[in-house]
Amino acid sequence: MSFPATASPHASLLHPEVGSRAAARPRLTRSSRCLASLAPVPPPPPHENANHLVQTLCANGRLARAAALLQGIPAPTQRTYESVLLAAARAGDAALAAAVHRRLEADPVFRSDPFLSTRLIDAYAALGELPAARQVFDEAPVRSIFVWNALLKALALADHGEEALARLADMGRLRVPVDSYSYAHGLKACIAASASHAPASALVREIHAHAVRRGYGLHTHVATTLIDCYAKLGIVSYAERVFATMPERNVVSWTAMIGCYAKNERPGDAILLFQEMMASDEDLVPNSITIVSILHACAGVNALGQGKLLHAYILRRGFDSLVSVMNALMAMYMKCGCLESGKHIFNSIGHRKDVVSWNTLISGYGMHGLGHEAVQVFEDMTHMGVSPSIITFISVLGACSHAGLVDEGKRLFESMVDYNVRPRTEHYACMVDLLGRAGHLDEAVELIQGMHITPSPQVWGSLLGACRIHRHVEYAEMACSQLFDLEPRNAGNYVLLADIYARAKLHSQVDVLRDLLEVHELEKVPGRSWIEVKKKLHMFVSVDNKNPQVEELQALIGEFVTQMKNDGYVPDTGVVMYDIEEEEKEKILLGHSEKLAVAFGLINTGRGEVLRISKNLRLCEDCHSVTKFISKFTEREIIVRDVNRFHHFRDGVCSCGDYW
DNA sequence: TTAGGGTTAG
Repeated sequence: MSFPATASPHASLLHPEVGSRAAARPRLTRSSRCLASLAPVPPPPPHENANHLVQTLCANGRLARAAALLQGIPAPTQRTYESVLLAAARAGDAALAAAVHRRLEADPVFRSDPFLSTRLIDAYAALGELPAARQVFDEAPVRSIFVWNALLKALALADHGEEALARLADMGRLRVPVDSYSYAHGLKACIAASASHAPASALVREIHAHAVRRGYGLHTHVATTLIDCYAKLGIVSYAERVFATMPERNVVSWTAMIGCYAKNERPGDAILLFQEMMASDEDLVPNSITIVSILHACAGVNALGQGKLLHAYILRRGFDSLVSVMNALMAMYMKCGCLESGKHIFNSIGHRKDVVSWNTLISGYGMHGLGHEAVQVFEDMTHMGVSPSIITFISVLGACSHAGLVDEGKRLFESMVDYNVRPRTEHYACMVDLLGRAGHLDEAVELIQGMHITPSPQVWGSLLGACRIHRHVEYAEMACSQLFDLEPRNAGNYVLLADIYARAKLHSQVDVLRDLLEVHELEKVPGRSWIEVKKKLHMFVSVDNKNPQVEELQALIGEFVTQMKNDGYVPDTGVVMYDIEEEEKEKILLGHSEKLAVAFGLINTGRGEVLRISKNLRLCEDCHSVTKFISKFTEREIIVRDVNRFHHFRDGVCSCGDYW
């Protein structure tokens, strides 16, 4: 639209400098202000023009041209330097950042500017150039708090926890006032510290104590970061304490605490806290991250009813436009046993699917023992040009393992190199599991011995698990000789080996292991099972003498067992490690949490209703046999998700085909 | 100028 400036009745307002007297200027009306913005602006001097051009080129991603121009400008502005640095970081162009650095050093106006030192450190950090970021800091003539904080952030990003802590200490010594940003970065650095000599928890506690001394312990951002740190370290009680003492909480802090429970295998508490948040007077509205976390928690305890309520909320609030939310929703349905609903969500995402969506579908099929379908989804994904990730291969190899697809798994493992995904220990663990479960133990051991990287505890753990299935004492001892070194406090390894010895009738060795457990005060992770009845979640713990309902539930299971014994069933007491009478062992078996959850479901639901149970450990053989029987005897469909996969019991048969 | 929470696997 062209504008006839001279014909305007407000001509004198458009060019006030041409008007009569500034003091007599009438007040601008709304329409005249609009007109003023359209007025021609005098051309800027040439150097301003050049600065503007560089900034525009950066915004449009034309970095080579911007870089060339920057070198020739006589007086770049602060804004121009900033634009090029941000663009270099965005484009992953370290050479460009270095070029700006050199230009800046030759600039007498800005070479001491702390703002640009901050931006330079940020850019180098984002580009993974920690030495260069350090150099900028070391040579910075003026170190404002922003420059210090940028360095801490750079160190955190590069997993240099101890160095970040040392810098924080420097700040104290040099009397640089530490602020909330410094603490937040310092805390993150501790968690990310992989090469650190000190345990991350000690570092976090040190910074925590420091923050408290300086009066920052209750600052919202610092406290939220603390909650997340303790969550990642698995120290839930500390996170709870921080959360409880926060004077001000917002969604982010509630979400961090919910996430803490979800991450630390306390999904039930995550859901309770979410309900508390919704009921609180603080006018808190869950956002997409809260929803994703809580969906994850629902999946963890099979809380399908809660999950469906969230689904409705997602649709009502328009969160279905976010792929991350839909991925979490899909995962929730599939982990709660509703494969069809999960597939429906997957399809509804349409062209917005990302690699996580595909991975979720693949692992969903895997969990349900549908290996061929999982492999097919993998093929579809790659045909559509989606690059498989590290997790894609873990998922699809896991699916092959659950379904016993040895040749398919081997083919996929070998194809990883074609997709530029280098096999990691996780993939080897999947392969050892796949080969081992299928009884190819020699091949599994050969694979471990030929690994180009050090086998992780998961790799040896897969071998040990396979040895338990196939009763192979020698390889089990080989795996444990490594595992006892690598994970001396993991009671599960001792228990598995004891089980293998017990079944091989090597009782003296069982005694040795039991003593070891006692001496080192190691405890088995108690078995827990969850069942949702009428949208309320119920948890059962194995061998729970405190719950008054347990006796009634055990009695019911006992009746089924009596029936089964008539058909020749013998309780599988091999899983009970205690040195007690056979009868006592049978009683312990009756108290397994999964059986209690089944009995509770039978009593409290209507005839024909499907029972959905989840469990924190692998299903034991005895529970598997008993559940098969109950499904037939009571004509009930029972879906149990153990730590690895689904077992779909119907009419006395399990979908895993007794292969798990 | 800067900062805090999330999804897929084993």
